[in-house]
Amino acid sequence: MERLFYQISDNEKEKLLRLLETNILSFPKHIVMLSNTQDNMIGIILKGHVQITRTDYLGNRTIIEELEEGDIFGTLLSSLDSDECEVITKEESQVLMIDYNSIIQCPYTQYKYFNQFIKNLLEITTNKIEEKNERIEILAKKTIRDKLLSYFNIYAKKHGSRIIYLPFSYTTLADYIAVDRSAMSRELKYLKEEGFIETKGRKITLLYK
Amino acid sequence: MERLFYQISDNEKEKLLRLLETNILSFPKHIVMLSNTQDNMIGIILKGHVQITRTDYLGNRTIIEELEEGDIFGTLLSSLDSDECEVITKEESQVLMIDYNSIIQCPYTQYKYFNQFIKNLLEITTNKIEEKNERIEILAKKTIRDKLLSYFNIYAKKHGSRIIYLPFSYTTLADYIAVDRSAMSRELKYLKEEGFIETKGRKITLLYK
DNA sequence: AAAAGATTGTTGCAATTGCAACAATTCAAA
DNA sequence: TTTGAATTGTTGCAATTGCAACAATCTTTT
Repeated sequence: MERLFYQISDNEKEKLLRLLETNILSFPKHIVMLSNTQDNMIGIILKGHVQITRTDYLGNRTIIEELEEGDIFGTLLSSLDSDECEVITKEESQVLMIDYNSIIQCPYTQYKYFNQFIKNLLEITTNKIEEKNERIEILAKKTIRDKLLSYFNIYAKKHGSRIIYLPFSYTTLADYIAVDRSAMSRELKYLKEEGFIETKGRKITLLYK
Repeated sequence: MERLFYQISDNEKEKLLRLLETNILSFPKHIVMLSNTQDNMIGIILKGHVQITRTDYLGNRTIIEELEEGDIFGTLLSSLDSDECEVITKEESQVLMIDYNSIIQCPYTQYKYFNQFIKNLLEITTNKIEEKNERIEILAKKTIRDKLLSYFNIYAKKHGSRIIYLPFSYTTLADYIAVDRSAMSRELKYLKEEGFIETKGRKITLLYK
C-alpha cells in the first residue's frame, strides 16, 4: 500500500482510483478468488493475508507467494497463469483491483499524482525482478547444498548479517528452493556436522568464511 | 529500441535523452563492459550483439542473457550483481546508457513523451517478469524430463504450435534449464525412444497429448 | 485441555543426475 | 580451404536426490 501510493495524498489517491478502473473486493477466510476474473489486473491487499498457489498438471500444489497487507500481485507481477493459479485468502481480506490496461491507456497524464503512481509501479516491478533473479540464481544451482548456501549468502548480504532468521517454515524453504523437504533436512544436518552452520529453530548462524 | 521509444517521435526522443542523464558508449568486439560503471542504469543496445554472463564463486560462467539490437538490460532488469556479472560485446556495439535514478527523479512529468517513456518502460519490465516466471516454473521442476516438458509446453503455448525451433543451441538450453548437458542429451534420447518427441537438428516436434 | 493439523527430523532404497572422457560433427575464422 | 573451436551424442560410474513411511514436536482450533 505504502509503496504504490508513495508521495500521493489520500485525496489524490481517491481521485486516482476514480480515473482508473478499480473495485474493492472483500472476501471471507479460505475463499478462493479466481485469478482470471479480470484479464490483466493488479491486486493490492488492503487488509488480510493471501496466498498465491499453483497446481501443476500432476496435482502438486506449491505456494508461489505469500502476501500481507500492502503487497501487490497480479497477472503481470506473479506468474498468474489463470489456469493453474489460485489466490487463497488466509483470513478475512480486502483487495483493491486495478485494471492494468486502464493504467497503460489512461490519457490523464497531465496529473502529477498519476505520474507518481506510474513511477511507484515501476519501482515495485523492478524490485520484483530483483526478487525473481535471486530465486533463479538459487534454483540454477545443481546441488541442494549449493542452493542452501546461495540462499544463505543472498540473505546475509541483504541483511548485512551472518545470522539468518528464516521468514518462513523449513517446509516452505524447501518449496522455495524447489527440493524435497526431507532431502533438504538431511543436507542441513550435514552442513551442521561439517561445521558450516549452526541452527536453533528458524535461526541459522553461518560459521564459514 | 522500438519498444522503449514506442509512440515517441525522433524529435521527442532527442529531447527526452537530454532531460535524462544519458550517454552513448561504443565498444569494439569482445570488450567487457563492467556492469558496475554506474549504479542503477539501463542499457539499450543501439547496435551490435551483447552477452550478459555470470561467473560464480567456483568459476563457472553461465550466460544469463543474449541481447540483440533494441534489447534493454540493466542492474534492475537482469541480475547484474556487479561483482559476478560481465557484459561482453560479441560484435562492435553501441549502447545507450540511461541513469535509472534520473528517470525516477525526473521532475519534467508534464511532457507527454516522458510519460509515454515511463509507460513503455513499465511494459518492458512486466514482460521481463513474465519471462523470469517462466524460467522459475521450469527450474522448479524436479526432473530433467519435467523441465524439458515445461520448456516445450511454454514455448508451444506462446507460439501456438507443436513444432519448436530452438532459439539457441542445446548447450545453451541445458544452461537455461540448469542441468548437465550430457544428462539432458540422454533424457532427450529417452523422450524420442518413448515417442514423446521427434527431433531434427534444432527442430523439435511434440507428439504427445 | 483435548483433538486435529502442521512442521520437523530421520532413514533405507531406488531413481535420477552430474561428471568425466571421448568421438563425431558442425560452424567459424584465418 | 584448412584449421581450430564449438556443438552434439554417448556411456560407465559414483554421488545426489526424491520418495515413502514414521515418530516426535509444535500449533491451532474446538
